[in-house]
Amino acid sequence: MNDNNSKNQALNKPIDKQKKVDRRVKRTKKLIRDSLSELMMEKDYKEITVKDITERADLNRGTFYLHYSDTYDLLEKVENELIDNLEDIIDNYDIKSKITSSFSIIDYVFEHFKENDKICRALFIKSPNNSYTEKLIKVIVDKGLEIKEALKVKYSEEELSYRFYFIACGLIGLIRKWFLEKDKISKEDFIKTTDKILLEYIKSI
Amino acid sequence: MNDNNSKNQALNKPIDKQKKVDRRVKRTKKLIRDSLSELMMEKDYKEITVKDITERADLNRGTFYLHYSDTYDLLEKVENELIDNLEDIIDNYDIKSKITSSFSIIDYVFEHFKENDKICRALFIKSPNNSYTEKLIKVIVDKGLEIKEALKVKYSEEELSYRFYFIACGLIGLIRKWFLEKDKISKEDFIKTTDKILLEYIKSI
DNA sequence: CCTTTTATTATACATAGTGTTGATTTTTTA
DNA sequence: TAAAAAATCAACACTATGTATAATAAAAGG
Repeated sequence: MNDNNSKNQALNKPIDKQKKVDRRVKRTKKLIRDSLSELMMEKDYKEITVKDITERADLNRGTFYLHYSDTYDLLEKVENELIDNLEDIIDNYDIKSKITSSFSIIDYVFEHFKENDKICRALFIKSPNNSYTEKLIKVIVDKGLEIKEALKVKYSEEELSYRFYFIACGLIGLIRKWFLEKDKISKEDFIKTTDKILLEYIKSI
Repeated sequence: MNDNNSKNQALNKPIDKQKKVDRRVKRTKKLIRDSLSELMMEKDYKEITVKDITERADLNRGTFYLHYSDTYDLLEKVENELIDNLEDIIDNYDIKSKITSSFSIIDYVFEHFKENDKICRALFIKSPNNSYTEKLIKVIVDKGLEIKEALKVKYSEEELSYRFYFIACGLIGLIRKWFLEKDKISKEDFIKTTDKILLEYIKSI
């Protein structure tokens, strides 16, 4: 919440106290994260151990605990980074003009997936307690509400938020379904169908 | 899949080999299940151990393994029983007439929750990998497709299934949201709002 | 009611993962 | 190049897992 704007992190901290991250830390975190991505493609999250992660990353098991308290802590931090990335993508588009013509939020979500393919796919499908999905939904709802006035709808903020929540869950559900059976339909066809559904709904609001 | 019709289980097995379930087994399974419900209200599923469950149920730890291979096996079996219960509820209503006037599937889902309050609530909110939610969605989509012709819509089966999936995810998402912040809005108000949203969408199909 | 069958208990066991610690080595920073 | 920081290594106590066996308790079925 207070560490968005990850691209201008200078704004968040006192200028003089800008922590330069040690190369080794960067390397270690990247190795752990990559290792996690791979493992999540191979087995259920609950079966992944710290030993699994560090062995594959060729790190000492103890090193893991220098950065994360356990595998769930790791997952949460990775998820939060990804959500920051999605918010950056959305903020870098002219969202107001686009979203009114069609609910093109779907494009941003796909852009986000494209930029973080492996880990996103894994998290999206397998994140425990659905935490990643929940965060995605929150971003969509919030960004929708931000352009409330541009939509010129008749509903109160509360009523509108229910509708956005409904749309967001439906959309994320469809994308998730598509991920699970990706061989059956091309991305283009999927987007076409989904856009149509969303449009129909947006019109009905 | 092949053990639906749980109310007429005589049909599934040879008549002569009808296994009467030992009282002790029934008791043990109920104790385990109740214990699980309680624990899931208190902490994350991943933190619940076999020892936790059996201690609270006042059973020997080994007894657990006579019935379930691990906690995830337990969860899956409980989920499947619940889904059977939901399907029974839906089948016992005159679904075709009801669903065409309004998408009253929401009533069935609530009925289902009412009948299995504690465990449903826990599973719904915390089931890992979202498996319970996914099963709920599948039931809604399947039941929707069953009355396809009654709806007299213009879409092909495939297109319709996408729309039902969208609705199901949206609906389940809303209910889930309501569960998480239940103090804020009464059940009646929630149903009223949700019904309105669903109706708007159904009309647009 | 009595016998047979079955479920549960008690106990022990090997295995594996967890999270922490302290001393040592390696790498980076400045 | 010296100081600081990070990663390694080995060891630790602890806890949960899943299995196995003999003993006990309870239910089923005649």
